[in-house]
Amino acid sequence: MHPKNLADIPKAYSPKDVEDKWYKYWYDYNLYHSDVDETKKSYTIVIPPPNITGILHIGHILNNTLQDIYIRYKRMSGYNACWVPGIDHASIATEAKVVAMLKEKHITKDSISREEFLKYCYEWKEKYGGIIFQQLRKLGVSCDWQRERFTMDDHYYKKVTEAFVKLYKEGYIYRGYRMVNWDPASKSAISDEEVFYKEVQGKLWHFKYPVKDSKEFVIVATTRPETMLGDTGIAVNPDDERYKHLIGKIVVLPIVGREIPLFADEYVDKEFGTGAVKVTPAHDVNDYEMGQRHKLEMINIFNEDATTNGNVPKEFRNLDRYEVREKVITRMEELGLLHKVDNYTNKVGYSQRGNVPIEPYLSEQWFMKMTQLSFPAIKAVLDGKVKFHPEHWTKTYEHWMTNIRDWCISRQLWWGHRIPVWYNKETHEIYCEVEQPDDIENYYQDDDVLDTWASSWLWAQDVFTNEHDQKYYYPTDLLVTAPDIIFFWVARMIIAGMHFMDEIPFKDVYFTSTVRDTQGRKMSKSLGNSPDPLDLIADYGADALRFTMTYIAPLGQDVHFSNEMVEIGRNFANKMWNAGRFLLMNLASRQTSAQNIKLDPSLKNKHIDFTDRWILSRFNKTIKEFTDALDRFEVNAASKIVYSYVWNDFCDWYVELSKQRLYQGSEEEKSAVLTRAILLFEEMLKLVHPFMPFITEEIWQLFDEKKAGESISVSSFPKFNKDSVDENSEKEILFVQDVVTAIRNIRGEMNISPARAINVFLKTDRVTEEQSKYIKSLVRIDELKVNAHMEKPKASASAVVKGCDIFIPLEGLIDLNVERTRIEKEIARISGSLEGVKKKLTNEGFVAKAPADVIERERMKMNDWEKALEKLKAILEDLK
RNA sequence: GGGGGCUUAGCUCAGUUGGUUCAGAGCAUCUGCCUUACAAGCAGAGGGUCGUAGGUUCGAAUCCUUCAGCCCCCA
Repeated sequence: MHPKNLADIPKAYSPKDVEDKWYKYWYDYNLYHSDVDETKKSYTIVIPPPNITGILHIGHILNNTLQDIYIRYKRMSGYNACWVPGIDHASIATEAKVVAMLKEKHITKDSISREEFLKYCYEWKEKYGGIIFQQLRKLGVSCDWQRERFTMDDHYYKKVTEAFVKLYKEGYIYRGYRMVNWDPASKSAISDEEVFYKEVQGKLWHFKYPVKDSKEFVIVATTRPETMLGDTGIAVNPDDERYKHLIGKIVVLPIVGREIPLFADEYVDKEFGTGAVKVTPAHDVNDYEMGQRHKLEMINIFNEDATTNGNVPKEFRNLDRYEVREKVITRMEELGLLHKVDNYTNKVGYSQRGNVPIEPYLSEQWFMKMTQLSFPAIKAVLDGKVKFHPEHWTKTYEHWMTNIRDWCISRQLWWGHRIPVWYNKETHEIYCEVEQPDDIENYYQDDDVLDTWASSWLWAQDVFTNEHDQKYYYPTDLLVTAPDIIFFWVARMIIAGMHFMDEIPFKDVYFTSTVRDTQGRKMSKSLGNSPDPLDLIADYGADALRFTMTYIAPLGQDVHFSNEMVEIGRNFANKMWNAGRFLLMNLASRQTSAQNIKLDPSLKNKHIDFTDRWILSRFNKTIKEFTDALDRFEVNAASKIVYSYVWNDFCDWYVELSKQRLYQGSEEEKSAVLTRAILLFEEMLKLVHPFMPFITEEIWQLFDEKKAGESISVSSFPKFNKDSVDENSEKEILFVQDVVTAIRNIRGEMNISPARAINVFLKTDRVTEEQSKYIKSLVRIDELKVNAHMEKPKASASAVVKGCDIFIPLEGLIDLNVERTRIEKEIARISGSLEGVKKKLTNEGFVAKAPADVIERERMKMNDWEKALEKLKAILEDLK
């Protein structure tokens, strides 16, 4: 591990060489395994199990990075941290993939047995599940790999079955012939939540239906002409004057010849179309309800694959629903019954899985009554036992839960948890138990499997396979998930937790940002705008990707991602790398004279000055701000806090300040300064570790030979120490920074080469010997004169900071015009600010009502600026 | 139609309870630098009447209302 020559560390950080090495190390030493330990508090996360249908996308990267940040943070903070990894069988989605895969081999699902088909599914699961876990490892996640779970593991499968049986016996589950969302591609029902609506440019066809024993026609408008073959009624609004005389009449359905009633129903919108609606109770949700109200015949005209069945006239049978549409239109036109065709944009329900238009379809399904079950789950969230972050999702949750509808949980598929129901061959009586009936020969099992979510809703409780574990780890602490599955999964998991465990499943839910492309579009395969995380990791490193995601993804806001953004993280990693390199190179050079100086703890507290007190103070405040932000689930804020500390405080200022003593100090001072800097740097690495586990481990290991199995990831997290906060030193540094910046500004504006040393006069009684030492080293000063009483040298550039006038005599080098412009600009700036303050202070209301400390601050500002202005004006006068 | 969110620098976005030089960061731009950790870098600079119109207040990017534009969820 330890490089022979510390000075040989490469200039640019190369994650490739580092990441795989450390993941293997962590894995081999099994550092992230958790066992029940009653002496420690647990901190538990269950992974939202990725579907085995594919590989991880950028959203997974964000999601899993966040989980890893919390689990690493809590682990280092002394918790018994346990992160359970796993994958979801994703019933319908996987089955579709396997069917497609088989199709390429010219095998159809119908031609093989259920058992054979499941064998292919398990092969699929092995392959893609493996890929997913491999990807997670690349990302650096600290899961407990001994607890790897799958939603169809034996134990889990049994739990899902038990839950069904329990709910059935309690009367929450029932079987019914209902209208469901039918996915003709997978030939299965899907739940309401699995339907998404797409705007489709369609047409609105107007058909003329003849009224029986009359010359009149009723004109109906429809977006789905093919369904007319199943029409069993015509509805109009009862208040519609145009149709009042027709209510109760009989209409003859064209093509079919069926006689159907014309009736009145409040549901009909007079304004839409012609105000008369054809009613197809078997193929439209609203029509279904009207059909129920008016006891209409329900004629199902489709097969499971949405081809027409025997309930339509012969020549229209066995055709795809879109072929039938054309045929119906043509025929209506031939019959002279096509009144007109309008263009029409409507929303069509699509199956989220098959991405085909769903068909409202009557079928026998299993449903779960949800209203009763939802009550304790609503209460748990409204009472704050389960907290959502950001909080506003609570409203969405409450709204959905209070309007919850029965859940269709059966799927006409093979891949999944088979419904534990057997029917008696003779009596058709239902037998619902975990185990099959003893006289199985008299029974046949229900063919269907359960909706995936009716298995994954037990995830938080049943990834723990024995009661001992479950008792210790459950309820879990944090769930990190995407808001689009708040109903599918989060809500149902809370329901399941409350019902089966009588306890919430998790205390906090973190809803992640939705990752979009730079144009604000969702990442999707069809758009091809979804980058492969492994490519990004290969190009920039996992740490860089992780850090970037947290840096750009604020809580509750969508994030616009592009590959180039990962440079933020890469550059940050490189910055830390080089700061470490700087310290290591100094360590190497020190070690020739003093071996293992870092290990000499007595040096740690020697030669301390205000710069040390300052950085220690800043570091401690950073710890506090950082952990506070994480505790409030403001990960994005935490990443910015740590970024700013590392880059601005530590690298830009502390390292630069330390060079003075590292290069000019006594031998002992050099060693002391370096020792302290290294120790502080190591603490800083720990702070960053949850965000960037690899690079922090790599550098941490470089500083000293570590024992086998030692790791920064199991070291203890820095703790805020309020005694280290030192406002005085912070003020001193701020002053030094102001002076230094003012001098640099002059150098920059005057185009003075950085190579050229200059003389600087400081008219002040504030600058101490110690401070001037640092000022000198930070701006390349030849001679620095400090005196409270001095005249401004001729032909010098000037700046005024609070308590210190700066003069840089540069005879022949400065351009008086440039200097005048500089000063004038400064005067204008301060005058503006001063005016604002004066306005405030002359406002009677302000002086009367504002708090005393606020007024005091304003007064001080006024004084400072007045003084500065006076000086600047004098300086300007002098330049004329 | 109901609910939620967003609008701040050229771009992507921070800004916790109204008040500390609060108008910020990164990227991009301009200037100067290969200064013995880092050009994936350093130093400096320019750039915004915080979507609109009102209101509350001594004081508003921040709270309330109006309008406009964009996004998401539900029906």
